[in-house]
Amino acid sequence: MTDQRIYTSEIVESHTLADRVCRQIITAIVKGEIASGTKISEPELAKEYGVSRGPLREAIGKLEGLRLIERKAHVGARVVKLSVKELLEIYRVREALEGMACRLAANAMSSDDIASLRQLLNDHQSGIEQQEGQAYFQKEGDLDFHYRIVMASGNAKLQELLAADLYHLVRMYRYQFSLSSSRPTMALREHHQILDAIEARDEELAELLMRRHISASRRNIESKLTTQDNSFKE
Amino acid sequence: MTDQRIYTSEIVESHTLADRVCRQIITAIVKGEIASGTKISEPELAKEYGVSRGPLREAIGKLEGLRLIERKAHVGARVVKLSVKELLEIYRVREALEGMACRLAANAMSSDDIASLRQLLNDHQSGIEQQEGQAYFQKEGDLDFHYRIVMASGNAKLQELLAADLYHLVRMYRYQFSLSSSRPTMALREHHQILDAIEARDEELAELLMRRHISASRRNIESKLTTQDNSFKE
DNA sequence: GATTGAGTAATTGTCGACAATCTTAGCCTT
DNA sequence: AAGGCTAAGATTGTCGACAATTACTCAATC
Repeated sequence: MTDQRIYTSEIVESHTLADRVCRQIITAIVKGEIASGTKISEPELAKEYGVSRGPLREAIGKLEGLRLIERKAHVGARVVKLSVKELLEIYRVREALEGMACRLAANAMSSDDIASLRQLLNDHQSGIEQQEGQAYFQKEGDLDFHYRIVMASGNAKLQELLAADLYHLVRMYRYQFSLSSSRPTMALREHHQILDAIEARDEELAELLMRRHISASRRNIESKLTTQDNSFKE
Repeated sequence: MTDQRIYTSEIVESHTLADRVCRQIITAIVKGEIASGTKISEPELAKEYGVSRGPLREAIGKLEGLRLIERKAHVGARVVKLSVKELLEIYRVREALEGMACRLAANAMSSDDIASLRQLLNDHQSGIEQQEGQAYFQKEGDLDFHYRIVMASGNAKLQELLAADLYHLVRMYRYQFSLSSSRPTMALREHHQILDAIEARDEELAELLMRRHISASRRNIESKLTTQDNSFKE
């Protein structure tokens, strides 16, 4: 129970203890070092991270806001239980939000932005061809593209909701379900098509393609997870 | 500065002080009793609500998660500054999310749900005709319909993002900008059309109509606020 | 043997005090 | 007179201890 966590080198400058602990707990949860569904003991975690219960409780509060932790009054907090159902719900939300982000990006992105993003896709391409960077693509590379699109939308609310809230959960599911876009070549082609539409300033098509792209991922996950592995179902 | 706030009768059962204070502050901010942009003094607010700084800080943390308050380390917290730009961004997000919610609702709603919602619209209708309920419609009545759709989607993530996060901000803007759907008759007709599409189980049309409906509101706000009143611009 | 009840232990919620940081006012220097 | 440095004040961040609520144990009774 009180095993040593691997504190990943996250020496991010955070001028407050609560904030530092918050980041540490996030990565611990995302990577599964704190198992999904685990009950969180305040004194224990406080001792482990070397802080008092005050900052720790603030961190837990933030995590609750990010939907990584659920809390009941006078009972305690526990890490959210992953479920296929929730993952599919997240993909519905992503379809809606990132579709809109893509539409806005088609208007907002500069030629330089587009060229830079095209370069990123080419890097992914060579990574896949060499088979060595495949792990990279599977893990964070795919999210990189989506992240860039969201940021390029220029809509701060979209950026908040997606990058600051949802992507933590997405990364968590990827780690713990060992989810990898099992169709990297196909996904990369779709990324190129989306970028083509953006380059053509066709916002209608850009949104449509992004929605199809995410929808395809969702169906892929659905057919994969609902049949083979029932341990997380519902 | 230390004026008495009007504590609206929100004697909601909340088994913890932090939670109660959080709700109180939310309504105070939404209604403008704590002005937008005000710096928040912890000792002062703590004394005002009759709690210690501990629970108050937790409440502030939650409010920060809801994007109603912004915080800087060692400097303090202040209520978010309203801006037309942010309001328009929120409407883009609503267009995406509620469009999706509407699509899902078209599949998920039962006949009883639809009938009940139709009844709500009819109530709004008579409210408008009598001119007396117009204030009701303008304030919360419109949100009622949207809220019901979101809840009917059956997607918990959508419900969280919209009902628990965004709607606080929407209500805040409505109060403080005195925003009222200045086209209640038109809006109500659109609500009926949306419900028609849901009743016909036409998810494609349902999403399209909801997006148009929200998009129309956005353009309406845009043309209204960007010309007359520059006090909130950017 | 199962169930209910009280008592105890453990955990969470709350509080007041102390430490660290930022802000501001005043003085000195240029 | 303007700018920067210093010190005092105020505010936020952190801590340890106490209070309140919940969960568990064990015994007594049906």
